[in-house]
Amino acid sequence: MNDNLSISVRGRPKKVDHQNVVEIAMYLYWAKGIQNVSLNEICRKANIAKTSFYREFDSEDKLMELAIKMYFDWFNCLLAELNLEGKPSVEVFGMLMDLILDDRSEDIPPGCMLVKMRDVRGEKLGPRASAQLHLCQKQQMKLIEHFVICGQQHGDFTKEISIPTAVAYIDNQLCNALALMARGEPSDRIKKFSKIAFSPLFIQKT
Amino acid sequence: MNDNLSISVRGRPKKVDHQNVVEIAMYLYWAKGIQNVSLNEICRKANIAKTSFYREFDSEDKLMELAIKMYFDWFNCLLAELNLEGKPSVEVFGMLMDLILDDRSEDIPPGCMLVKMRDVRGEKLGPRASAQLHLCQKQQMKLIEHFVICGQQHGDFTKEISIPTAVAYIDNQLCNALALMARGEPSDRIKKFSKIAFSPLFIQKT
DNA sequence: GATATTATATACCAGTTGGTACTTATTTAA
DNA sequence: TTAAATAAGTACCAACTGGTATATAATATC
Repeated sequence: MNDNLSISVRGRPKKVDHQNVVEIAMYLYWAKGIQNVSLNEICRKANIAKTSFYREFDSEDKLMELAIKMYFDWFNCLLAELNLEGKPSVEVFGMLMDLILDDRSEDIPPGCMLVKMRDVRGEKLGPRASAQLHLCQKQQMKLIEHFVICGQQHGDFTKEISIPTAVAYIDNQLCNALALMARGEPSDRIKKFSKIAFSPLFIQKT
Repeated sequence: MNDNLSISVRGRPKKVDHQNVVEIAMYLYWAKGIQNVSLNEICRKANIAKTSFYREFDSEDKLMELAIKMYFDWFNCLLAELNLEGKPSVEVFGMLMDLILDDRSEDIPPGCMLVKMRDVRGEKLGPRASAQLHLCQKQQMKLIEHFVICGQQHGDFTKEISIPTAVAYIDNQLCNALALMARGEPSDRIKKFSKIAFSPLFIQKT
């Protein structure tokens, strides 16, 4: 992009750090919920003038889109590190739950940014952010579907529930767990719940 | 109270209809979420001046408290009509779910006002509204606990899960269903989910 | 040094919010 | 008729929102 690499640009050098602003926005959206974060606050925290913001980003909507993307990429990195492929269903979804619920060592907000956004949607999200969020959700469902199908082939995932229903159910229960997390519920309690909620899905080998 | 019954009060007669204002507020909070309703809007919709509002109610917090109370009373009336006492567990919680999910004939907003408020809490709710909400939740849990105990005595509710956990789990799943409802999910889909989620709780008599 | 180019900073826009003085209207009692 | 009491209505407050017009500062090229 238009990084600081290109030293020989004509005008006054930039102060705003594109990535840094998106990061700050993401963190604020994540921690406080998108409804409770104003553009002014972001500019204040990022120490840039609003005019500089509008020069760098087209609109608030655009910033939200980028923040969502950044969050999703981060989450997928964590996911990839788990190496879930080939593991039994109980373990796969258990590890997914753990990833979501375990205390994040660094100063990372509780809950999931995307889940928090789901209940906002039309009210504050613009068209670009809305589309990006939709895309992320779709990809997430695809991933869950993959593991459901794998589980069925392995024989440790029930076939009494149709795949679309099972996928949607799992997605919903994950969202539910994240919502509880964001509400401050202790994670061991949430794990108890999810253990009950997931129990009808697995076939335990005796 | 200070109703229009007492004709011989000195000053200019009231225009504001206390109950009507609370009703309007309740409806708006319910339909749009408490975050997205301003006092100005309520006054506009109720066709009263803001000064008149502050004469009648102490604060926005007070109004919210009353709105929550009105909603909870309404919900308990519906609940009482169901006559759940003595019915088998599957039926009790099934009817509860139906009450929550079935299309409300009149122009009643989808979802549950209280559930929508849970995720707001400290951000917009004042101390009185917050306390009232807490009270309602407590009563709701008590009711669920009652039916769990009844079910265990009847022998059609599992004893493998501790009562507090079962109660909290059911409460959470009901909330979850309501959240889905508010998000616009079709009710038959939600019922499918709740059927799966509740299945580990019941002992089916063969 | 002059000029074109780019970014920043100040100050503002109209709109919203919850909340409040102050004026005005309408009633009853003296 | 006048005074007291009560309510409504107007107009405002400061603080905030997303967004912008305009002036200014800092750089590269000529």
